[in-house]
Amino acid sequence: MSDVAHPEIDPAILDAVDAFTGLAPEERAQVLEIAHRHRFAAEEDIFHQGDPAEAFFVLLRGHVRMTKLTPDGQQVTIRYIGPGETFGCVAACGGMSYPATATALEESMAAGWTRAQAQALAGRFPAVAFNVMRIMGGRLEEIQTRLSEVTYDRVERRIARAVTRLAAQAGRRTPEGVRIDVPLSRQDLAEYAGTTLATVSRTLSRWEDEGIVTLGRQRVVVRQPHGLVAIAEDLDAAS
Amino acid sequence: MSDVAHPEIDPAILDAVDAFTGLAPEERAQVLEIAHRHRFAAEEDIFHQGDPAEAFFVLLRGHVRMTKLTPDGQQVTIRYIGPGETFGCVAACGGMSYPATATALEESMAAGWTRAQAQALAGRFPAVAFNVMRIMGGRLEEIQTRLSEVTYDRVERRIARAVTRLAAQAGRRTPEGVRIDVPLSRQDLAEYAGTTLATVSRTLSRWEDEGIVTLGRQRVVVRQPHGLVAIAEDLDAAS
DNA sequence: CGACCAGTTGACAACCATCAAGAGCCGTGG
DNA sequence: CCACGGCTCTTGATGGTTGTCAACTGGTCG
Repeated sequence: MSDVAHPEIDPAILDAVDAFTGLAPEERAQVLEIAHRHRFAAEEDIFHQGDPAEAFFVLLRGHVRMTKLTPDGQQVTIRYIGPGETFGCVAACGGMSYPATATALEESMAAGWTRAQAQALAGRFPAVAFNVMRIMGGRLEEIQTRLSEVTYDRVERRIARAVTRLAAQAGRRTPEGVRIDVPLSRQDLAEYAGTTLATVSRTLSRWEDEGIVTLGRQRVVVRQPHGLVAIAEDLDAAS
Repeated sequence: MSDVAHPEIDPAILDAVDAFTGLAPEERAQVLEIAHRHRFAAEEDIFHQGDPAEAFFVLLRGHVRMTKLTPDGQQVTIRYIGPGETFGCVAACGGMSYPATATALEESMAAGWTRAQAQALAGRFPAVAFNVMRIMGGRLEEIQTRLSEVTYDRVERRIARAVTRLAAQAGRRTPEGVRIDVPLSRQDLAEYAGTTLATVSRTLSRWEDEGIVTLGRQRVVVRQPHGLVAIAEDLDAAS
């Protein structure tokens, strides 16, 4: 990964970053000043699970996937990250090492702060510390929700939720529907929904027959978002 | 729940609490001074999922269970909490409302701080803020691990892990083995392992035949911890 | 002694992972 | 420009795991 020492980052991007809300503009400028800009190629790993946590990042452009490898070699996707979102903050502020691997899905850019910088920021600006706690709280809630989903929901519903989330996060409106704007294989979807490639393929094919989605190689276009929501929320039981 | 305004809490208990490590003894005394002591009856709910987050607690005695109710009425147990552990801190420091329900499993005591006190403490003692972040990071990692377990592991292994965790957290050594010292029905275990009452019962019965555990009404005694670990870690494949 | 609750066990079906074969798309190199 | 290899995806067949339904047992408490 390349590291540009003194980049010109558009301050407007950071305005919307949840980690820095509550800071005065000039404070935010100080934060910006010490940021390192990073560029990542598609498929490049930003950090690996188990590496000592050296930095936290705010994604400026592109998309990143966080995955965790189980002891017996299964890969689980924890979450997908879009522009403006923070990642690595849990490890850099709290733990000693990254709990998961971050991979750039496409050419991406991020602003980064070292662990020492992060801790200095949190000490100097209490608002930042609280923001980080709020972010971590949100992550926790998100994962807890997924835990109950995986525990009790059928596969079709999990896939529906996964696609819905991805469409909301990385979707782009097109005349045909919401297109997920990130290269995403069936295998990737399976790792996100907690199932297998074959099952994802079968399910998507059925949805395509029903007109809910349009499929392509590493591509999904959602034509009827409400159809997906109906599956995810079990509204079809009422029909 | 009862609230004793000026309790005498043994400072030694708080010394081991992860939320307050790094504080000088006199600082810890200050923290203690403003704590409220609470007593909860068995089966009493300490707070409910969705309630505005008003306080965080350190459990002094007893055991507490955190559960989450899914939209369609399924209950999932997030974690069990033993003496010295912090709970409610995620919501009180970060979010607006409790993400789960806390229930005392037996008569329990806890030290509590209000949301305002907690935020004041975190602002005044940066170490506390970092401790909370580290705790939250640990929780996140724990839940992420459980997510991958639930996604890819067979039920038997999940139950083995659940029992192992409970034995480590709430177990008491007896001549016959490690006895889980909390009333725990098969249904409770099922909600923790992400399965059903019937399956838990079947699995435990088989283990009893194999001499790994001894069963009773709302009671499990682990006779061969290594047997459970073998199941949980798939060592039996090598036998 | 009866009601009730926790637990056990059986029968059954469905969901879905697994294995496997084949089809379609894409880039590459001749 | 076409043929080839590789990758992604589709689809079929099959069996195991486990949830569901249900009947029954035994302990506990009033």
